[in-house]
Amino acid sequence: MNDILVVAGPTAVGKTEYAISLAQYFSGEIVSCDSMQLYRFMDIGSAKPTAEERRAVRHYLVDEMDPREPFSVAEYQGRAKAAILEILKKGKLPVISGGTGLYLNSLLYEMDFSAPPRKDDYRQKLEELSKIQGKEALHRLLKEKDPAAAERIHPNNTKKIIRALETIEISGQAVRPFSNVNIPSREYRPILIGLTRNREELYARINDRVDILMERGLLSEVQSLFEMGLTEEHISMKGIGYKELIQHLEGKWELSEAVSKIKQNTRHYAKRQLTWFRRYDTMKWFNLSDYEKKELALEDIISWVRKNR
RNA sequence: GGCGACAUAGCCAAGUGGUAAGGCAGAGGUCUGCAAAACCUUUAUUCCCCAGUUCAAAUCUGGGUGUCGCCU
Repeated sequence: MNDILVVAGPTAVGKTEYAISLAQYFSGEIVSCDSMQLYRFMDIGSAKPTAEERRAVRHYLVDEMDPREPFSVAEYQGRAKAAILEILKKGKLPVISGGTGLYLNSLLYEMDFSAPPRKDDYRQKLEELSKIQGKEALHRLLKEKDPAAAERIHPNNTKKIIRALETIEISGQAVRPFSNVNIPSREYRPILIGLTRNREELYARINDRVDILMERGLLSEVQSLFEMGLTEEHISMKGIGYKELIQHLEGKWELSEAVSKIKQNTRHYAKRQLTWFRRYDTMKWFNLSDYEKKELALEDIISWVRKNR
């Protein structure tokens, strides 16, 4: 089976540089697994690899989408699998790098997205219903149509309730809970590496990085996206750094307020990522706080990967 | 030096005699088509200290300490 190397970890841990070094060492190419780096024009806020880094190692799924267009896991799965295939054809090692857990799952497990896509007019109807009669009404509706899903999904989680109702409406079939049926991918044999750092250090790095992104001109990047007509309604603008600065550009938040929100939201995000990645039993963790230099950590990672290939 | 106000969790804070709300931060978790999203759980044996009143005190009384404000 085809080996793929996965480098996962929370934001700001240092994934990009490690993934690049590993790709260089094992003669691989990188498939990004990041829901924001996909979009063009969102370079600073999504902390994309630099032009130089991208010259050093070929990156897939960076800069491929227009931020005005919607995107979803289903589409990610298709594109990422195509990219992996292309790399394998060259006889190279696919290195999956990123922090978007659900996207990673779409590669690690047999997740079937062939069924119903979204249906916007029906969604709108449901959203109106929820506005008028409250979100409990949606949950009651789900209880009628799909009691199992209603049992599983919390009444406050409107977003998931809507998806479950939508699935039934279109296909007549219930949504399957993924976690109960996680069949490992039949296409790949993943080697899972998790990068982490002591919590305090990680949070300090996040705070620093946000300041650096601001210095690099995140505000003017958001400004020009704003001028392109992007609003908080667009999927791409749900990204941390973007949604907060749009609030500022709309005059709702002071700049300093927006910046501390960015830091806060990024810390929360990193925590959720760690929770997500802890689920993988076979993931080998490397705590970068334990190493004095990147080279030493890299040595350990490389020798572990060599042993497990 | 005098007068007054205040003191509750890491922070903001409600509670004026009946057994410590809430929010934020922190921690843990869920996850099948917006996932950098959405959602859930959890956090004070004790209210600055000492003494008193009372069946019962964060709440009332006295003293102490600290902070802030005003006056001199």
